[in-house]
Formats: sequence, C-alpha cells, structure tokens
Amino acid sequence: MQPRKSAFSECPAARALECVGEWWSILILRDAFQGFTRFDEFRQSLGIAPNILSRRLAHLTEAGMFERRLYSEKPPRHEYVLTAKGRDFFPVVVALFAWGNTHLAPKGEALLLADRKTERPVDPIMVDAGSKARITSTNVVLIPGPRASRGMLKRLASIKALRPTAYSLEE
Amino acid sequence: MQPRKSAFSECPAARALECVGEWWSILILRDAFQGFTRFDEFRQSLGIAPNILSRRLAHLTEAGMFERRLYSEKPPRHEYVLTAKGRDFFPVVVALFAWGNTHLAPKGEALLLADRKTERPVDPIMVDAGSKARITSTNVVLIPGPRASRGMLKRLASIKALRPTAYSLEE
DNA sequence: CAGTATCCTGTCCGATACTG
DNA sequence: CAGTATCGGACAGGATACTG
Repeated sequence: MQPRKSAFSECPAARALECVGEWWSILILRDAFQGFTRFDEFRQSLGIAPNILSRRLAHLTEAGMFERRLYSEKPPRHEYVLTAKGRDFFPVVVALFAWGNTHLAPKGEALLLADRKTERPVDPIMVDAGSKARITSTNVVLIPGPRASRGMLKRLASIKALRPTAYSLEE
Repeated sequence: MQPRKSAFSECPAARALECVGEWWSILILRDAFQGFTRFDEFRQSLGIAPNILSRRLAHLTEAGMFERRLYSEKPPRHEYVLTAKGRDFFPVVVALFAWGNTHLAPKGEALLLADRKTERPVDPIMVDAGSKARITSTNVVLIPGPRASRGMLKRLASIKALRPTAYSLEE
C-alpha cells in the first residue's frame, strides 16, 4: 500500500485498507483466525516466502493487529497472537469468504463455515445489532458522524441528490 | 494482484482477493454503492488518475462486478452499473467500514451508516441467516464442503488439532 | 525453528498529455 | 465528458541463501 493522500482517508473503509490492503495481510489474518500463531505455521499454510511473511507480520504487528509474544526463553521464540483489534477484523474475512463461496466457487464449495458446536453450516449475513434488520446496499446510507468535516458534509449532500436506483440492473 | 498459484486458491476468501485485491477496487465499489456510475464521478470522488481508473473499471467489469451500459448514443457514453455479483459484495465493504470506524477513527467518526428511512445509525454485525446467532471467530469453524479436495481434508484435520484458544490474548 | 539478507521481477499507481 | 497513450517510480512479492 503506497501512502495515500486522497481526501478520502476520511472514510473508515479507506483507512482500513491502508492497514490491511496488501494481499497477504488478509490471508494471514484468515489463518490466525484458525488458530495459527507461529511463523512456520503461516509459512507452510500459505506457501509464502519467508521474507514476505516477515514483512507482513511486522506490519500487522505494528498496526496493532497482532501482539508478538515470547513463548520460549531459550531459544527465544515468538508467536503472533491476535489483539482485540485483530479479532474484530473477523467479519471482514467472513464477508469475503461468503462472497467468494457464492460467486467464485466453481461448481460447489470446497469449504464451508459452520457452527463450532453443532457443526451445522452457517450462512453469514450483516444485520443491525439493534433492530436485527438486514443491511443491504439499498436500505442504508452514509450520514455524517460527530467528526464530519465541512467537505464531507458537502459530499454527502451531493450524494443524496444522486439517482438512488443506480444499482438496479435487472431487478 | 499477481497471479497466485498457492494451493490456497481453494479458499473462497483467497479467490475473492484475486478479484478485488487491488487497493482501488474496493473504494470504487464503495462509491458504486453510493450510486456512482460514471467515469468522472468515480474520478472526482476518488482523486484517482484516469488511466488507473480505466484499468480498475475494466478489471471489475471483466470480473463481472460491473456491467458497462450505454446510456447515450451520440456521443456514445457508458456507465458502470453493479451486477448482482457486485451488489453482493456490499457486506464486505460494510464490514471494512465498521471495523475502520471502531478501530481507526481518530477520536470520533466522520461517517456513520444509517437506515435509509429512519436515518438512525446502524451497528453492523454478522449473524447466521437461519439461527440469527452472532458469528465470531470463536464460535465458527471451517468444514469441508461438497467439493473439498483430499488436501483440504487433511488440512482441516490438522487445524482441528490446533490449540483452540490461541486468540485469547487478554480475555 | 524462526527468521534475516540479497537480488530480482512484475505491476500498481501517479503524472501528464492527448483525443473524439 | 470519457476515456487512451506513455513514462517513471515505488514497492509488494518471489527465489534463494544464510544464521543462531
């Protein structure tokens, strides 16, 4: 991820990408969610070059997604443990996973997500925590938050004026 | 995104990244969800170089996220309309957005997601469509799907043997 | 086992100029 | 307005060799 100066680092999604925008970052996190914590576990699982893994791990640690923790004194050995921030990234991976399974699985899924206890497959969707209403591109909008800048307010106003059914291809 | 040969393109999340792994792709989609459809709308909104925008738009169109549709005969003008596949990507953007707002907002959010009708902020979470149970990294696992390969089965077995509470940093 | 050190290639991206 | 053409730079990622 090159440094980005776009006015749009005001958008949380854009900021998120500055954190995990590299290809491998997300896959490393995916494996971390499976319980992987060690260098070689990641390396073998991903088939990634060690220098690259080292770089990405360092970056993710710096970004506060992992904590590097000593698990053996001699020889000194570290493991990479997800922080709260890292763990909270889970929905992103799940969303990506679900989308991939629906739209990119070449005739049938190779992998499914399942409840840990019942082992029954789950079908992940986004809902509002309060109302439990499903969140889709048609029923939510962006609104200014407490720290919205002047420019952001203007932008949001102009968006409101947009043809709202732009994404109504074939429906 | 360089071509990846890792055995792990078997994972839907990895395949998804081959589709939208570039930085701009997701931001373009984000804007598309706001109702943007035209070249210059994207260009101005993102502050992206036209050649790059052209490339990304072509790639996303090829990947089946957008459909390029003629909206004016003379002069010939195209707009980029989200397909069903593209629209289904929304949860990923929302998840990214929510995570960014929680963990990267420097004292207060500039933007919030809200219900389109009531304009009340929503708090996006992942749940199982059936049971409505919340999906977290601790209560779901990967299981083999109908098309799981031999290698995948072996891999999943080995994961099961992993210390299951690896991500229990400070909790 | 857990990395670091080098070298190399690809390409993503930025800037800019130009066209119907 | 909606792009294409060209050039250059930065860096992610690959391959490989080496260390405690």
